[in-house]
Amino acid sequence: MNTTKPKQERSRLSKNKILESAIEIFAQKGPAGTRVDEIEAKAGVNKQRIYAYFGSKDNLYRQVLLKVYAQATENEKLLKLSEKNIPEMTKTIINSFFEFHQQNPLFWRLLAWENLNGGKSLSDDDWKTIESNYIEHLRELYKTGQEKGLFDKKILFSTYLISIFAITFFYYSNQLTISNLLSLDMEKTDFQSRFINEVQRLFVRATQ
Amino acid sequence: MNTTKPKQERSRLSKNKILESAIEIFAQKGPAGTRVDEIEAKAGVNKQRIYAYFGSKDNLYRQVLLKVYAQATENEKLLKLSEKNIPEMTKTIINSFFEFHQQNPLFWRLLAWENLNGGKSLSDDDWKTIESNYIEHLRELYKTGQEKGLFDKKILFSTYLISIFAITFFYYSNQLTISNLLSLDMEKTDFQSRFINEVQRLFVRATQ
DNA sequence: GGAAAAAACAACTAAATATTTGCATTTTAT
DNA sequence: ATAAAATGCAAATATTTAGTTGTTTTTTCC
Repeated sequence: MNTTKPKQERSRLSKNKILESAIEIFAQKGPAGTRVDEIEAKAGVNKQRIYAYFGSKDNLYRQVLLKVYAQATENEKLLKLSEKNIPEMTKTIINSFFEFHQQNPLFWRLLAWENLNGGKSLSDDDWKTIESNYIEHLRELYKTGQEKGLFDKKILFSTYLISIFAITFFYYSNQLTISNLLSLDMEKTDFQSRFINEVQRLFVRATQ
Repeated sequence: MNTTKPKQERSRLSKNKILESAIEIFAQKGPAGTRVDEIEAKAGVNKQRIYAYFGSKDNLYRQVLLKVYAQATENEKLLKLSEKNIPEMTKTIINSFFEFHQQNPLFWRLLAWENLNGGKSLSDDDWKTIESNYIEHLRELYKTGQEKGLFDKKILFSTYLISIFAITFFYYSNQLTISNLLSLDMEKTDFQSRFINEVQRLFVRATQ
């Protein structure tokens, strides 16, 4: 694999096209199901380029995860929240997560593949480079909220956050099976917005 | 593939050993990652038997899903709930789901693979054979609870149930990535029992 | 315009893997 | 005990697929 700095802008573009195509295909088919030839076709480059820039299919997958995780751990809107927003912060978080999944429909898939893979695709060092900008900020706000009596003191921040993660993630990740099981259409925006509202209501009442 | 009734009990046993082994390996590696040779080795039968009894790897996977889904949609404890149990039913459901995942650690994996696969492994007819015994029962109880003023009338049963499904499923399915992200050990029974308690508290307060 | 870099083309290698086949052996039901 | 059924054994086939290689063409930048 070529690790030296590229001398031409063009190579950066090709590398990027490969990575973008890889994100889509890995998300769709998973690491085991993905064919390098398919990435080649989608990226419109020669297979040789993939090996020149990424070395192996495994490393390409790793780069895909690093890129997508990095995107997911940024969140302008949540970072902007301040003490005065504590009363409505639960609603804001829930909205923000639903919105994120809507705008990044591949995210839950990549995360799901990775959990199934036992997380072996990323090293400990890789994980260290993935640091969430917003989580510690929310933790502080939650703590302040608890001190002010706005949040239930008996519910840990981690319980609170994991639960919201869970519901927003699951709504997309298990839509197919749940729709079948409960005979309803979770894709409908009607259903979805009602669901979001009720989840907000549920959490607001539960934690205050 | 041989579809006629077996003439000897032995064949039923072999078929079962294959299916049980297949459940574990498909859950672990997923449909694309599973090797027929590995099932052969684990079941301790000849590969020929797999093709004789199941025809193809794809159909074997289908049979795995049908069996596991059928197991999951039975729940004695929840079916036994009656009107007088409505006040504590939320706690019972949450406990029951956590317990199920603990006792069936492969379940979330098979479900996750299947959602990622777009559910294409099962036909509509297959889905018709999978009917949940307990869901309609819970729906009735929830409705009665709402009428009696024990549950929030503004929260749909589907929202309530999906949310509980979500949290219990996610706790296991995303344990790895969340533990890394929030720097905590979700496998510890201490953490887990505290989490369960707080989720119960959260839902009880939220819905009543 | 020309050298260096980037990329395409196209065929190839090597390994993995689903599926098949023919035959020998063991087990079971009657 | 014996024929039928079930299974084991072992090799073969055919396909898929990650990764490679040598050569030619195109693009970029000075």
